[in-house]
Amino acid sequence: MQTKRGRPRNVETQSSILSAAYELLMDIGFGAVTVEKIAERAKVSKATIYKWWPNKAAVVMDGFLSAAAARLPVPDTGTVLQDILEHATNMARFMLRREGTILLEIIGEGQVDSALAEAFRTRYIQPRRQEFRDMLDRAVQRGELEKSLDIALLTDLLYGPIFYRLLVTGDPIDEDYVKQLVTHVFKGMPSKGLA
Amino acid sequence: MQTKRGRPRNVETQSSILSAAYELLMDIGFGAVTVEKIAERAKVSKATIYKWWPNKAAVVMDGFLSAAAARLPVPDTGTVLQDILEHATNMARFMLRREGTILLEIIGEGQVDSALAEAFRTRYIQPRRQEFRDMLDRAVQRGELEKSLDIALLTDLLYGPIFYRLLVTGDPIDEDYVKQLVTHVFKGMPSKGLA
Amino acid sequence: MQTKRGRPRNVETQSSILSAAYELLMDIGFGAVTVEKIAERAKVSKATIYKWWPNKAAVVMDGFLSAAAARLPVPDTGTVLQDILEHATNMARFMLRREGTILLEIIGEGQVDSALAEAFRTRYIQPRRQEFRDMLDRAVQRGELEKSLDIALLTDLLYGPIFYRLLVTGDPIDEDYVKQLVTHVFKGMPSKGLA
Amino acid sequence: MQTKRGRPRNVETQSSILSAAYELLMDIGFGAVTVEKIAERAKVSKATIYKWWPNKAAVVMDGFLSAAAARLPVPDTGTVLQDILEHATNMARFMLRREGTILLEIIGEGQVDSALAEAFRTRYIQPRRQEFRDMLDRAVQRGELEKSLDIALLTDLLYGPIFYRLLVTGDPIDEDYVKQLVTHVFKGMPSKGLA
DNA sequence: CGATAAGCGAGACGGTACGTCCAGTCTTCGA
DNA sequence: TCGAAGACTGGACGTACCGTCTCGCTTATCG
Repeated sequence: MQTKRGRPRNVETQSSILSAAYELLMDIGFGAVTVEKIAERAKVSKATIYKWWPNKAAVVMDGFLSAAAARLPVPDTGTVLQDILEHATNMARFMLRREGTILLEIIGEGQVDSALAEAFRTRYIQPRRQEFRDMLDRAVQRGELEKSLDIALLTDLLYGPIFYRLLVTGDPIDEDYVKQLVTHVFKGMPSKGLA
Repeated sequence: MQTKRGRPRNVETQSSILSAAYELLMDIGFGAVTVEKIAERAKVSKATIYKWWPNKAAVVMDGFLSAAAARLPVPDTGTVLQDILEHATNMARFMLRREGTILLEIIGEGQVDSALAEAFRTRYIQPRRQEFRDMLDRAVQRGELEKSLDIALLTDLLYGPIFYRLLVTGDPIDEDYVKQLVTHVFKGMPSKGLA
Repeated sequence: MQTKRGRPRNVETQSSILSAAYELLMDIGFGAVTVEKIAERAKVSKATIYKWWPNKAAVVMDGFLSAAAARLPVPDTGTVLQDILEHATNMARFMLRREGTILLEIIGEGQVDSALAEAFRTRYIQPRRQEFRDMLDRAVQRGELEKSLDIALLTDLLYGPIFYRLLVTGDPIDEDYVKQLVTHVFKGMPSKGLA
Repeated sequence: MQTKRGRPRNVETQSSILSAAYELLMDIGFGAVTVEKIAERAKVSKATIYKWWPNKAAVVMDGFLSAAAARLPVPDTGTVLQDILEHATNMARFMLRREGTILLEIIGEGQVDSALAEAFRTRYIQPRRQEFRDMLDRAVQRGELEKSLDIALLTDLLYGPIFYRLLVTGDPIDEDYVKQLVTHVFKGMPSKGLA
């Protein structure tokens, strides 16, 4: 068995690249970030970046995802509807902050870079949807919701309009809109304890 | 009133630029289109392109929009629900074709180029939404739908999930999904003659 | 015999082009003058300019030459040497002013545009040299200088170093230098009345 | 002490750029040389050229100067006057060849590009003048010329008229003219052994 | 007096080069 | 063997000007 030869990898290198990417993202936006700027800020060689990531989009996305800020708290008020509303409101609020804009830019880039899109879905979108599904599942287990619900569809109906406004129409999203949305989607739903 | 002075614009110039842009878009995709390539194919000077459009994205979008193909037939089956379903199915089908991909790429670019986003909304998104609203309005006038409906919200609920899947999750969209969506959104709706 | 048909040339047009060219020349320098700017300032169409001059350099040179400022007074002190000295000093002084710089730029452009060079020689250089020759001729007639002098060579010896410094070495030219020059060139010269 | 880091400059790159520039200069003349053409001929990226030179004029001048051809042999016949005459004749001959034309074009460009002018003076003009001065200095040391001579002025008197004719009047320069010039400038000069 | 011939302004257009910017790749040295 | 420094390619970007060209209008002279 062969021992590790040569100079060992500097653990800090990776993380300094990621934070540099994240900071730049926040400072100047996705479109203006360049690999060279990341390298410079991270005090790292461009080649090193390309050694670990296939292209610019990948590092930048990684940088973004590695910043914990991208995660939302999972509400647990005891009532599904309340949980859902709070969750949706949190998300909408988040999307309107700087981080949300970045998210949208990454999604935008994903329309042209399918590898990025794929990675972003696996690493960000799916986990977020899963959190939401888990919330609903818990409600089902608590008996607040019927088992027969098409959770995927409900998720689309909740997230869909929000992202649609953000990405496509540019219409504003305020708390009222979110409330309306949640009400409309979940109101007639076969559940117990919801008037 | 002032008559047109100066050498008149050669009508073919503009249109040949637009069709060149459109053809390239179809052939090689948004990301690979180049102003230089457009100029070459349209047998036009690059400078002429930049005289009428501020940047690549603008010409390309214009080229796309000017191709009539981007328009969907407005269904008129006599029943709202049927009309809606048909419309939504048409749209979904359209979005899965080459033209739809291009549309998504333009939306993607719009996340970084706000002028583009704005223009695209005004010239494409809003008219399309208007067509849909008109359809619902006609149903209201026919007495098929109640006046009290929040049409904007309903539109979001229909379009939203479709674009969400296309732009964000990448989940497939088939006729079943569209039917489910339409059913869910419009089923419990206060209307007459809908079971 | 055919009389002039058609609309007669507007005399002001020509001259406004020339003064516009001259003003621009003074304001922004030869390199920065463009036909479009001239047209704009002269409130004239670009095509009109190209109707009367073959290219940019030609108008600009014309503009410069038509401004009377480019002419030096011919001194007449009564003594050749004094006249020469004054003339040379005047010229040196002139060349160090804005107009001189322009002159140098035109000469510079002439290295690449032989039509310009030719025109400039005929219309500016030769007349100036002629003035100088005339001055010496008058001195010959007055008996101050010998007939046998090679006037062309003397002219080269006087003008040459000055233009050489201006165009080539960039060395400064002050009154002392000019005096030295004149002294050296004309001192040992077979003349009467010169110590 | 810091060793050179990073990938070392490919020596061939620089030199192939310079020779490409020189060849083009000879083939098509200063005005027609293009950075793109240089890049193409040198099989080098345009960006590489702009990395090492600020603009077209700079590369081209460098290309010219790096071609050893621009240097004249320093004559050493034993007699000053003879040396001077030979030197001046050499120079005049050189200036009438292709290389001379290029030199004039560079000087011309220098009228508008002062950085170029400055560089050209430092790297070409001054060294050439120094060679001439050295020649005269040697003559002074040999006792052929008096120490009191104003060498700078003499240089101007010799070079000046030649460049004046080349750059300004366009008058022809033949061996006779050069001989006349040398004779006139150096004839009455306080020297020993010159009739 | 109407036809005919310029003169001219406005401005579209082709063409060509400019200089800049970035993504990626590659090469060498030092740790 | 890792990684920093940094040279280099390739290719698009958007800009600037040149010179040419078409219009339509105006101003004259000629038949």
